[in-house]
Amino acid sequence: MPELPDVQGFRRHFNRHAAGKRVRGVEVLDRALVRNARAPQLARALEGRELGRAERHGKWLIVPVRDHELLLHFGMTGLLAWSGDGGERHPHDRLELRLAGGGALRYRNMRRFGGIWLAEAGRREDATGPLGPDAMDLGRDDLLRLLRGRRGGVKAALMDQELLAGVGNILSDEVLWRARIDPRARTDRLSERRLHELHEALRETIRAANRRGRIPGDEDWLTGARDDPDGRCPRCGTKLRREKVAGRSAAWCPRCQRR
DNA sequence: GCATATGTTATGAA
DNA sequence: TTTCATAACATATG
Repeated sequence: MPELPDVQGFRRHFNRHAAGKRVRGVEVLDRALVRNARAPQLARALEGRELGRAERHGKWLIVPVRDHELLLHFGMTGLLAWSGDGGERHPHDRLELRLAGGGALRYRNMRRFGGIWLAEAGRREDATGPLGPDAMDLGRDDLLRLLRGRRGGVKAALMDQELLAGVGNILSDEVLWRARIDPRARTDRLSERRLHELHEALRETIRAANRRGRIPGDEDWLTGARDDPDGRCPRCGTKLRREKVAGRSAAWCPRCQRR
């Protein structure tokens, strides 16, 4: 699930329920998912401290806690779950923060990709690695500058987190569908006008998805059709084409989308 | 048993 | 140097 809009939803969820509250207890339920600290160290950094407001960069959720940051990456199956009364855990809960006032915030992750990092202030990159600017507030000229001179496929470029952060497989397909660009298109073969359309599609898709806290599976979104093996283009009804592109399962409309 | 799945990373080759 | 394909990671589902 988690790409930029999903993490944006987790951020809202966090800020609504957990931001500003004091940590009463830290339960490491799967120590392998706390990637760069031991449980006691994590507890020492968090317990008794107040959680700041969460930020997001790309697919990362960043929670400031005094002189540290808690960094969460959700892999393919991660999410945040808030329980107001601290009841009933889920088997895939990997970390639980019990908060003053009685609730519990849980990091849940079935497949165990991703994880949790503890960073000292200013050392975020040690955990996240280099990240490009967030895809959400990328201006048109920023995007053009980033893409200029790239000879590889445009889908690969959109998903490259070092280039721009936050776009994954589903979102890249959605954006390319909206911009009417074939995911196999080489970036340097796209005209400036089409790159402008790509920027517009990126902006609008993220804006609309963020409002929902996910990439919607609505009928007028590609994502609404791509799970159906007989899925059709919501614009023109042509049967979607599916193939591996940039190493990922891609779906696109062979009629609307051109190289 | 096989294939597939929203992510990242390492590796070797083109 | 850049880009690409592939495998690996771990787990569930069809």
